[in-house]
Amino acid sequence: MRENLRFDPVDLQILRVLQNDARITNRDLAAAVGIAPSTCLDRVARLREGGVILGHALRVAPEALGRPIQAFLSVRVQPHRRPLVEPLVEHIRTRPETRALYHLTGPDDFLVLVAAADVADLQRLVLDEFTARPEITRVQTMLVFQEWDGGPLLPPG
Amino acid sequence: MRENLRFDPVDLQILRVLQNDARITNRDLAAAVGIAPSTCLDRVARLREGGVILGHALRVAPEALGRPIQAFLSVRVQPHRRPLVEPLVEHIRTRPETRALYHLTGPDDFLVLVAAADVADLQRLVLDEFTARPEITRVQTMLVFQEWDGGPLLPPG
DNA sequence: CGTGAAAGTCACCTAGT
DNA sequence: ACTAGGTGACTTTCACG
Repeated sequence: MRENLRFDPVDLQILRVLQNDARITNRDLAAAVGIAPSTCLDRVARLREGGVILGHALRVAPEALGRPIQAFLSVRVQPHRRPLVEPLVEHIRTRPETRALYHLTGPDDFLVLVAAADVADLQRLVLDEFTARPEITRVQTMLVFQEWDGGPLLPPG
Repeated sequence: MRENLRFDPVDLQILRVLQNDARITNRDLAAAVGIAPSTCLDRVARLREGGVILGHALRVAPEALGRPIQAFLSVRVQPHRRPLVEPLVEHIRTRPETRALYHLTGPDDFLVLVAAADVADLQRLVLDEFTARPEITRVQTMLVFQEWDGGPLLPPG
């Protein structure tokens, strides 16, 4: 990842289109941004090498997979030291329900997005995998009613 | 999206491999899960039609795009009624800093993941786009130290 | 940095078993 | 489900402005 902080209008357009549909073919992408396919391939490779494009992720529907209940768990850890935190992070990351994990500033230390099969499954997860651990002093559970994605992420200015 | 709640071990393997690398070719995917390419194409199409696979998303690095500061904003809205909430959701979703938005149960109503250029940009966002709105009664800002993805999302059991 | 053409690979469809 | 064949589209490379 180099310090690629130069983006011309073509780069921005590529990022916009690709974030809207990552499965677009290079041909169509080139046509959409108004350059030749080979040039476009080069641009995208450059964005990839530059660390701007990290990869492609599959968007799956948790409810179609039998995990219709999503929740954020706000977790407080004490004492908040490396020897305790690092195994905890690994433990949380490897739960099959965990979708994302964030280390935060604020009253609580971690925020975990989980997808559970039902409310009983969520309760089991909280009780057995979180509050049962001695270093976790508090877990606040917030159910997700609905989620939205933001628009394409672009450079500021 | 039909009620596709039957997944055999091959489906699970496909979901695992695809979530690990969504850009894999159908040939390689077929080889990885041990079936013929034509069969594999059919399986993936079925998962797509069944609403399990929603699409492909580009993974971008906010810091490489000049937005190195990420934060969660926990937002309380009062009164919490549709005529106020729906325009607010649209306003938040269309901010260029917004990466994701969640409507939650709990003391606060919304959680917003944002990516800002610097701390001053974050302050401007909070003050001008959030607390300035009369229906927002409280915004709690939590900086993101670090984030991790969970493993591949699979059916429970 | 951009283009156009050429070569190899792949997705995709259709049958047959 | 797999195999096989066939077509068109696609990625990728390269020599050249």
